Amino acid sequence: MPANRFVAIMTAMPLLDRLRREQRHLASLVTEEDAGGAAERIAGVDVAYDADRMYTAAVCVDAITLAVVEVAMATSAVSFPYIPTYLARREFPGIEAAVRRLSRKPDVLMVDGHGRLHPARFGVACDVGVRLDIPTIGVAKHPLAGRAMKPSGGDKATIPIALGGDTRGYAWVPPGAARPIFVSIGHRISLATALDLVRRTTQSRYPAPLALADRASKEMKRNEKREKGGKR
DNA sequence: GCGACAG
DNA sequence: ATCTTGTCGC
Repeated sequence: MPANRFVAIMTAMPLLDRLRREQRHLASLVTEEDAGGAAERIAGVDVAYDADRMYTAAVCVDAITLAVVEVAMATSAVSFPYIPTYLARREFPGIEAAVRRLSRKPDVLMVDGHGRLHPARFGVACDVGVRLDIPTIGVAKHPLAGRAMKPSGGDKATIPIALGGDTRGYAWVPPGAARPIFVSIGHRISLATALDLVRRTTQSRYPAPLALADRASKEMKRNEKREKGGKR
């Protein structure tokens, strides 16, 4: 069955109607203002999958040197399928577990996925930010919603993305990169600060906290698979 | 109304 | 996201 057909069926379910209403409600609780004070510790969280198991890694780095400060991980069972615009329903449990294991809350958390650049203005980054009450930034590799505008300043690498009449995010092409990454507000941060922090922590194509979390989650998956194989 | 759709 | 060979380019 084609994925889009599956989505069509799921979209008609009462459960998703309820989840959509919940998203719209929680979206009204998102704060688009900076908490105040420069971020000293920035963390990134990402998830890797192996069938019905999910491996989540949260990596905290020093905002200036980008040196790793702490790594926390969590493994759990997948409890919801991937359905576009409902990503949080699938990833939140693992993300919460990993982030709570950090000995100290990061000043800002980068989440792999969109924030306000979402149909209900409540992507996974907003979901994580509101539920855990921490500043978050949404960073995605592919677009989901919104329309690309013309670069405003002289910066051709930063394209504003409009959604519902407002600039809700940016498509930014990192130096040397061929494709852009999409940045939007998650919670308790301004769009300007979100973009600034992403720029300042990006070395290659993705912000260091997320690049490290991606590597750590995949590494954890490999190790667990090797252990399983060894027990057989 | 139709199509597209983060990870 | 994950699967997965060959192939292009530094």
